[in-house]
Amino acid sequence: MSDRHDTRSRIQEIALELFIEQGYDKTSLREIAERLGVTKAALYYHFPTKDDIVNSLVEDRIAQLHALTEWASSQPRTAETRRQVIRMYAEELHDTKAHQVMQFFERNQAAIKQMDAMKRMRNQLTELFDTITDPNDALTEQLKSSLAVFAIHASLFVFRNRDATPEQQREAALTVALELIGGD
Amino acid sequence: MSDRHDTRSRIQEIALELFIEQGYDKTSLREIAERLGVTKAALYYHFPTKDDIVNSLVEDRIAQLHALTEWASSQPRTAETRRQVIRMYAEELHDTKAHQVMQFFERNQAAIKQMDAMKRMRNQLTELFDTITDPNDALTEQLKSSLAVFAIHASLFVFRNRDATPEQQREAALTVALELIGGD
DNA sequence: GTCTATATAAGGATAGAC
DNA sequence: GTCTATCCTTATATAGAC
Repeated sequence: MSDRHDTRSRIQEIALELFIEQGYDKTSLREIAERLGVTKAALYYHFPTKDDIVNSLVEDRIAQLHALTEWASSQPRTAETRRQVIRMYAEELHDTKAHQVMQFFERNQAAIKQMDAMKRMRNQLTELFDTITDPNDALTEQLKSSLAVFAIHASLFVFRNRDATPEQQREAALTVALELIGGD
Repeated sequence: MSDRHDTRSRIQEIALELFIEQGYDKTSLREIAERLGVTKAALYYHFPTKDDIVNSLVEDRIAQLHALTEWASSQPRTAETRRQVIRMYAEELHDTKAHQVMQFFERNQAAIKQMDAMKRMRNQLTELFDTITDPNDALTEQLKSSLAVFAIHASLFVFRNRDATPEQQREAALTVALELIGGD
């Protein structure tokens, strides 16, 4: 297990934060280096290019989604399996890092469209979606399955300025998501 | 009524397209000018800064959302009003330009976060949301109201690679949205 | 593993002629 | 309304010392 505060990890942390707040393109390596207290050149020891920082960020999340997809595929295609996938997906998003990575993707779609990391993330999400949707279902049912996942994400920004606690928000999101996925 | 193909309008068209495909920051004024067949300097006659292109793009859409919000506010706060707002919102998104502008916002959230256009769009969307949600409702109901709007947007990318026609997709999205807004 | 120094390119923006 | 020419700033990335 590597030290969580070695330089490489801290570059990832700082970069992710800035990419979310200011956007990928507006965040320069100089700025990342400054926050870290090193020079630009030091970054290049850890990452060959700026894009590689993104690639490294996405690795864990892709692997996590891949594992969830594999599990779903190994289960019988029942309503209960779909419900379980939603529960696990929501559970994973409690983790700050996973949550941040998804936010990064949401907010920088156009900026990273051409990058390899984006293609891989897209493919992985499509695969996961395919485990909880049935091509033979009505379009409305297919859309609802996708919205179930959106519901989990949406809870993160829909409830701004509300006095509900994060736990209540998550619970509401999960309730709605399970309702959308159907099969109760 | 101004000529739809004067230079100013064409700058807006080309810029919007490129901003969606490559991202706001990765699209240079040189590139826009080249596609248009003029020089960079010519653009500065029509728009003082790059940001102003975005501002101009957003004007129409903000006004449209503002009008919808005003209408909603003038109606009784009933379920039928909410349903009608969703229908009108969906109807507006059939228009290519409105659709493109929303796509631009979705894909460039981080890139334009600090810009005035983003703040105004956010505020306007919040105001509209407030007309179809009730703070006294359960969190789940509030979330569903928001998801109703998402459903309209989602239909644009959820149904990739399906053999449903755009009309069928729109119809399915509207059905789901109306279901989510409730009050039937 | 981090530094200084620098190469190289591209960006947004302006001045002033036509 | 569009051009040429140019300014100024910043960016990614590299070379080579320590």
